Amino acid sequence: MPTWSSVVVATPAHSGLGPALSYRSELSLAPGTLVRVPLGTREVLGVVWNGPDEPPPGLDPAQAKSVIGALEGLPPLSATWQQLVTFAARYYQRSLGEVALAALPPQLRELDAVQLARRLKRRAGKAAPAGRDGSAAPAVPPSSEEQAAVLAALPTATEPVLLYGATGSGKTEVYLRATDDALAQTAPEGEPPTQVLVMVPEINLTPQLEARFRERFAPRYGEGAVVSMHSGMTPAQRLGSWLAAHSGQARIVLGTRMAVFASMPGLRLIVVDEEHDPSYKSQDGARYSARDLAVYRAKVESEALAPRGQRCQVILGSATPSLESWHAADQGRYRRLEMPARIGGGALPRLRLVDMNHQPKGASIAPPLLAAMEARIARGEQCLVLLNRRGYAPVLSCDACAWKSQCPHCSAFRVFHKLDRTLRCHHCGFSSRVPRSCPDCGNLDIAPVGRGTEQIEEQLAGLLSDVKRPDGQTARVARMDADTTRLKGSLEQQLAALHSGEVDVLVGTQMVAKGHDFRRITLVASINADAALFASDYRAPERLFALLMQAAGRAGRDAAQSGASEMWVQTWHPEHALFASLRKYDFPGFAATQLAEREAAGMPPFGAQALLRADARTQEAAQAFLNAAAEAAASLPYRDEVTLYPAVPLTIQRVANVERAQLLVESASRAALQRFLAAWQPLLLDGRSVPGARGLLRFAVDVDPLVI
DNA sequence: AGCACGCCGACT
DNA sequence: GTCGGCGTGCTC
Repeated sequence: MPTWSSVVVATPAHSGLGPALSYRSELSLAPGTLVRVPLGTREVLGVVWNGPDEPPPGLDPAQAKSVIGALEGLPPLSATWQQLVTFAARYYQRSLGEVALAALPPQLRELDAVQLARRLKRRAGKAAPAGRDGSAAPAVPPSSEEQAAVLAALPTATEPVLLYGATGSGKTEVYLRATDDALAQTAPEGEPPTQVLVMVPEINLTPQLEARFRERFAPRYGEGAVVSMHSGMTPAQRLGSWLAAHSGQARIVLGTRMAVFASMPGLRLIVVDEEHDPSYKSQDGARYSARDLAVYRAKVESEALAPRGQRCQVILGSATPSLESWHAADQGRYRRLEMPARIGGGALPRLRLVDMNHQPKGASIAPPLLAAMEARIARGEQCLVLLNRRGYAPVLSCDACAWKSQCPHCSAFRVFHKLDRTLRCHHCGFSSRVPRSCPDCGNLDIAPVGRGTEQIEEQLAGLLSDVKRPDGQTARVARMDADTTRLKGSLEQQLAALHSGEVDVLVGTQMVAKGHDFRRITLVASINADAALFASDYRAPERLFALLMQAAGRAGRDAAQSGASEMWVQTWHPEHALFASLRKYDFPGFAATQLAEREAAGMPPFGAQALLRADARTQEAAQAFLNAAAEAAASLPYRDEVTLYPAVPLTIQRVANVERAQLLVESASRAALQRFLAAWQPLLLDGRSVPGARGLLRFAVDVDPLVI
């Protein structure tokens, strides 16, 4: 009997369509079924939502089209997956279809029925796990007392767990054992096997994590039991991983933030490693926080599993948790479990603050720091130098006139890259050869201002050129940043060079501070930490503390050397309270001070925020749109529970010839903010026709923005 | 978002 | 005379 199905398709909220479209279908389709439907002149992928429904009242039945067909061989997406998508769409103010379809692998949209069938057949062929008798189980290292205590506490924690563990305390081993326990639970007959989702902030970190999980679990569950999911994979690989997770063949999914939406019908554990990392917040499309969605997902999965006495646990791990999570633990909403000690008893390096007010003018590396590095190299130890700026110099400037290396398309300077003699805009990518002389006045003396990693690498190579390592060779300096790791495999190569001891000093951006295990590094130096302290962003101290703490964790991982390891920080503000906490590696103390400040100012996590952002051809048009939207909101529900601030340009006001402005919305109540934003959304659509906004006008709502 | 339709400038 | 710029409007 013909019936109706409501189907969500990839239409954005501003398309003016409802949350789902109604199609006729021959058979009644279960919610979550993947279908192909006609849309305009196209044929698109959709997901059946809410099962068969009535023909929509406002729709002319003659207009209605029919579902083309279901994707054969794919079980429907689970009810909890649909709940997750529904929540994310509502919370982050996007359309259902946009979130739902973005959560599916792009190739699923393109494959026709025949190709899909072929793929599924191929999967089924290699489904059988390898050795599964357990005899090949790898040697599992004995757990430390702290690890054992945490593992014993996990089953008793019904709330989300905040695993607060020092760098090197062995959090990964806890994840592995928790995974082991979760997978050991047996799913009821006929149901998908139990699964675990592990998230990391960066693609770079997935290979080494995958290696550890594979080593531990492949012998028991088969090679196909561990899959990765991140944007660096080819479309075919992504589809493969998604299908493996969806079918239950993959027992463990490792991935970046996008993996939070993976279809995992047997999900029993979610791990969010380095949960404080800003990469978990998506910056385009639906601006979701994968960490927050992970917590939500664990909750709905647990509710669904409760009738049979099972649940899905979530573990957020970090050495420097986000203040949001820390506060939740303070309040008892999360369970805090601690592992303060480093494995093997190694101590964190001693902090050496260098007061730059008392150093020779213009020295980018203070003499005492240089001397310390020389001594380390002479002993055969390695140093790590952190500077959060790629390129040779952030600006090129004319000595004679006012010319600077301004980007013609952005309100930012182009960065001088000496190696390829280019000026490159780090915002829009615009690049050109460095001019021989000033383009404005012809003066030949155009000079770099400020320092980037290229320059520090060059300077250090010069300064250390007569320093000998114990084997008599000259000290070698290398650089690692987004420029040197662009090519596939180059990151691995550089890490290998470091491990083999080829390199004595590694200069790099924050990417080197994250996760990688550098055994022989005994000195870490941050040479321009103040850049973060000066930022107007209220989260800057939190991020700097996390970065320095993480960097400190790179030093002295070998207990034998850790006693002597040091972390140097060059600053013009040695009296800053952050350094007092850092000296003792006192994260709880630092967090308490920060939270007190946030509470006094009504900032997150004590108040809720959202941004309305607008892009337009002119700054006036962008701001006019925002301010008009604010006025139009006057009589909306919950208007008196939110504060709307005037529209302001973004810090980098123009990028690629698009002017950007934003308007901050604040409320003491998250719920009130949510309801206000929901009511505001339709007005924003109407408001795009403000006078003067000829051409391009885009807007986006960012709920819980990281940067304001 | 796609994609079509539709109306004005530089090319075979 | 056409190719193609992107403005406007529609998608069950």
